[in-house]
Amino acid sequence: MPRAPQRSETMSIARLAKHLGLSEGTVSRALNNYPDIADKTIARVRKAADELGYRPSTTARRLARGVVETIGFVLPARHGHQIDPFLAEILDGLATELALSDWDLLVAAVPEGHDEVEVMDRLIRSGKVGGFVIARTRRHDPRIDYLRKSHIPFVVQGRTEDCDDYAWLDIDNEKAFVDAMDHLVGLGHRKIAYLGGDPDLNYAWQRRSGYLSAAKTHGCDVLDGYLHDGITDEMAARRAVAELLKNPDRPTAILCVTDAVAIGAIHALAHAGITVGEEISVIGFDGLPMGEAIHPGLTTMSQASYQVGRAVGRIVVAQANETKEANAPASEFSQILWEATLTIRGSANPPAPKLAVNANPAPKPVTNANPASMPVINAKGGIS
Amino acid sequence: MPRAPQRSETMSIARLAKHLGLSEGTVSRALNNYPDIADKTIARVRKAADELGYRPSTTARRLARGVVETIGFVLPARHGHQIDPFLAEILDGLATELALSDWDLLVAAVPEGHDEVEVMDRLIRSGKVGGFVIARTRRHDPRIDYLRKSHIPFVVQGRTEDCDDYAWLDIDNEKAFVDAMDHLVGLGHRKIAYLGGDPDLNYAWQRRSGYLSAAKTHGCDVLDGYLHDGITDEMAARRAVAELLKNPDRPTAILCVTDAVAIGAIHALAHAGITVGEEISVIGFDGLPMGEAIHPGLTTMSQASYQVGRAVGRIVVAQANETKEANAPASEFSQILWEATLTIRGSANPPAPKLAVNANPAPKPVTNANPASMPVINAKGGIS
DNA sequence: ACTCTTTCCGAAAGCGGTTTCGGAAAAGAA
DNA sequence: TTCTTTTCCGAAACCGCTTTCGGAAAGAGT
Repeated sequence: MPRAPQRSETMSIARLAKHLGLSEGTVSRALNNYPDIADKTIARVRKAADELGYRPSTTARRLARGVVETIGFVLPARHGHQIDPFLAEILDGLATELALSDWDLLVAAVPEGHDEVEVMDRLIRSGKVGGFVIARTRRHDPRIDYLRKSHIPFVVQGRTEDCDDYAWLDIDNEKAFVDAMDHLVGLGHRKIAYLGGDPDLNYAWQRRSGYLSAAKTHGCDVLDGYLHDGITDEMAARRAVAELLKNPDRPTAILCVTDAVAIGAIHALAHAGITVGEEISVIGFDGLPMGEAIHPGLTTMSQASYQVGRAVGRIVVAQANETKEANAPASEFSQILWEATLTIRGSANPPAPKLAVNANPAPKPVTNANPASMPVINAKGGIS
Repeated sequence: MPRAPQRSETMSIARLAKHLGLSEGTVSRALNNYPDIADKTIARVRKAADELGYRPSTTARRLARGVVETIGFVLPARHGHQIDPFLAEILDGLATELALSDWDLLVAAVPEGHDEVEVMDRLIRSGKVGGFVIARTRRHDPRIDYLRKSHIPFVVQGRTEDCDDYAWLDIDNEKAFVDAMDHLVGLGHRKIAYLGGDPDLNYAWQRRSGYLSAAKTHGCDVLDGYLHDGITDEMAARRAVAELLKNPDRPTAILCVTDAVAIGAIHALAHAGITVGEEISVIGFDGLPMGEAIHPGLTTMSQASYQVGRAVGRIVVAQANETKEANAPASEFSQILWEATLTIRGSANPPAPKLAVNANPAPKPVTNANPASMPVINAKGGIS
């Protein structure tokens, strides 16, 4: 007769049952609050379980119940850079939210030579996860194509171009950049350049659109050489700034797709001997703490990434539960849009007067504003 | 007769076996390369498994094998601040390394009102993890006390005071701060102050020790008011700097326990109208990208956090495998010390000459150095 | 042709839980 | 007291995979 592999003497339901003089089934039902177990029995079982430090093996439970209360998160392959702080925050929020619902968070990296969809597929097929959260969406994202077919609950931080048949939570990037433009125009700027990111990434595309549409609204021409795409690192930012400075119609303000790019730009400007916040204004996006550390402080559109993570966690668990109850894929999806808020620091101010004589200085630049407040728009879903 | 809960029609070994006209046992052994299965059968099974997209359920496999190839990582409760970038990097490295060994990474947060040990205990008792990685060690760390008793493989990023009976990988913080002091002294500084962190955290303590011992070696008196502990945020850094500036024996250099503190200090100095890198030098520790973004660039001791994460991942998997083979807790532990490297930027230079007249300026400050190189010391373990 | 090995696969017992079903004991009704 | 209901618990069948064991078929030796 086959013998099971020797296993460390951990507390099992069998031992607990024997200890109590009950059957395993009864113990299990007691611990799961079945109505057909006497209250005092439940109490007795609970007590013993507590005392003996018993926790049901999630492995066995999963096998028996056929559900996996784990959501997966695949880290984007690092482009050599360090991990995106925005992602780290999301992860943190996600983890805390899942902890509250007693779900687990499985974080996976993409090994060299594989792609994200492959990794996700393995995770699903091997039954390691029961849901997904994905971030950093591309305008058209293969991961979402895959997940749509997989019948597994998932929530997207960000959107794709066609985004009506899945759950997402996004920052209103377009509006944020319209707001940023409004701010600059309000300060008196007309010649505003844009340093954009990889236009395949949806957020970059949306921000770009915001810039362009606001420029149109305000009648600010996007002059030749004002629009740069594909600025993904400091070096690219420097090169772009160099070009802008050579432009016969030098812009008075630069709007940047991210804080990282903005900081690169500020750097480049400083090297060129240009006083940021006076001769040229700069605005970023993210609200990274770094923006506070530099001089002048970076005026930026802040997003509450940790809260984004938490919300996304709540949504994915909710969706998984619905799916389970209805025993069918969800048909309604919560789709939520949050606004970014303008954090005003020193890097954006009214344009310098044309005349070199600094006779009447511009209104005193604001130095710091409260970055904490975070108005929230709940588009559809019931989740705040 | 009881009926199992309806389950989505996923490919199981039973279906695969039926499809092949083989028994489940045979299929299982074929897929696991048992020697008693004919080669051509193995090939046949493999092929069918591939074609049908079969992946064994890790849940069932875990239950049968009694091993959990998942390591847990508990995020330190956020003190309201954003997540430590150093940790994010470690996590990234850890995830990639685990992916290579086909292990999983379970990231858990600590819900309000609970502590880390509690969370770890639940993870172990419920069989969710088969190993742990912990970071941000305190001088005396309850997590390690707990893990020592738990007979579960674990690796520590950092150390505690008594650290000879478990595996760890640490940066040589003490030496790093001795090096930093050497550098400052080499530049001509004698009056060097120190802004330290929470001395309960082991790294902070070690760095503090490095500072003190180097000060002694070089005969730099640690004057009254030069040593500040518990500087954990920007505000504290500002206050400490304010005090230092009031000191009748104003220091010519400030050594800071982290880059974050250093940046706070630089800020405070700038506000006080003091030129960092000329009137006062500042050195940090971490090598955060932020240090490059500010002006002047932050001279700092860099650590390769991503690589730390990878190494720690390799170690924990290795240890888990040994434990499994030997069927006993490990008796030898890899204990590895890495060195931080000095990254020279503009914030630390020779002290300004005593006379206020800036007749003969100090040697031209270095602006930037290559932060990439990372010498590594392998203390004991076989892992590079 | 007849043992003696080898080679290769099927049978079956777990792993540690959950859930359905049936039935004994206790409680309520007549 | 006896017949119904309820209340409460035990028995047993899974969940999907692994692993031991035994034995049939095939190959080897003489």
